[in-house]
Amino acid sequence: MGRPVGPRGESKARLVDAALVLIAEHGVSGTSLQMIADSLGITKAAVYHQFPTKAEIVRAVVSPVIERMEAIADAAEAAPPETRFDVALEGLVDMVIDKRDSAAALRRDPVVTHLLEADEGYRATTARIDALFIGENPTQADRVALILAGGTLMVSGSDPTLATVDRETLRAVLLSSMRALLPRPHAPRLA
Amino acid sequence: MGRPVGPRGESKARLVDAALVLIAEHGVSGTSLQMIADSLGITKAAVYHQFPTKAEIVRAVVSPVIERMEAIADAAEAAPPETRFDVALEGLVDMVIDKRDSAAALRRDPVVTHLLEADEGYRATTARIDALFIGENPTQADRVALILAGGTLMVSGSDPTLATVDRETLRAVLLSSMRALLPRPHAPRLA
DNA sequence: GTCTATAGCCTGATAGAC
DNA sequence: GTCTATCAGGCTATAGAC
Repeated sequence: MGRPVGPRGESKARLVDAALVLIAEHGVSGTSLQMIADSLGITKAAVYHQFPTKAEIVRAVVSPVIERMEAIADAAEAAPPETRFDVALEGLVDMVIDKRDSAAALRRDPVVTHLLEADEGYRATTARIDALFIGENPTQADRVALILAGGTLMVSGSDPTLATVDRETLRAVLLSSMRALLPRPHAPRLA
Repeated sequence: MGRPVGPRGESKARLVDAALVLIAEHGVSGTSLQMIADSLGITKAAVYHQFPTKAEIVRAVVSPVIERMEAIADAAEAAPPETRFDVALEGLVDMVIDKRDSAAALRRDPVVTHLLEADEGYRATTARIDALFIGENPTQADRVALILAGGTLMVSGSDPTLATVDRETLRAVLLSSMRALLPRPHAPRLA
């Protein structure tokens, strides 16, 4: 697909970036098209030239996260069984660290939450990833542990305090924290 | 016949309850006065009779959480030094379990976040509680651990999956999870 | 691609009757 | 305490000029 490079191809991406920053700070409902237009120095109508509706903008902001999670699930399921847990874990941690204010800020927005709940593909992907961590037939305690571990992932992306923490430190602390919280369906590997 | 149906202030409390449910689901920006009025079967004007502005409604919804956190800080600081960590920890866990969809759903809302950041009393309270966990001069690793532990608290209140988990199980898992994540500034009385 | 102009709805908020 | 009626302004979205 020979996509044109230059100002024309970039405007859509720039718009998505600007929308992400605003949504991360004010939430989807608290972000108007006027705010997005102002932050780019254009008008609302110019925004509508790029995206037909506000919902489409939100989708464009969210979809990279969905795709990355699919890639994580694919990679982990393709790995040898005894390494799947770690592949999935490290994949998620790296995703959160790469995205920082994007992934987590989105997940805690009610509008995005409802959008993701309605997305069958996303629900399937999270189910695959969940299974990689706690298996196909988890106990209630397993599910609680998984949710709590997910909470550490989420704040690590959304808390501004962590923005100054260097990558390696954050990655190491996140990995060990999640390992401490999650049960290990596959035989534990002692360090 | 023209008699008031309940104690004074009851309708105000009912309004706050209704607002909380809606805000927990749609966020502050996604919740209009019309939605609140409809859920109570009254009109917008009746809502305005109880509260002068929407911001005041949000404040009324948030303030019980602020007050409870102050009470936790008070109780922990009044306790013997070697038990302060546990008093604060159990206080927070009990608060989250009691409130469930309220405390956490609020904390992740951008509007509430900005409101709390502007509230000097709240900032002081959280600083007191933070100090109870990681001391007055925490390292960077301490601060990261504290934030991750806070994340487990937050999801445990906001995730609907956990609504069906019984109190005791959730409390036990939360306590052990947070103890696993947090460093203990006061040396445990082992040796 | 960007603009101006505008439509139609919904918002927070106000005034006054009962 | 609740109502009807109303306001100015912001919202998403559309139409058409350049």
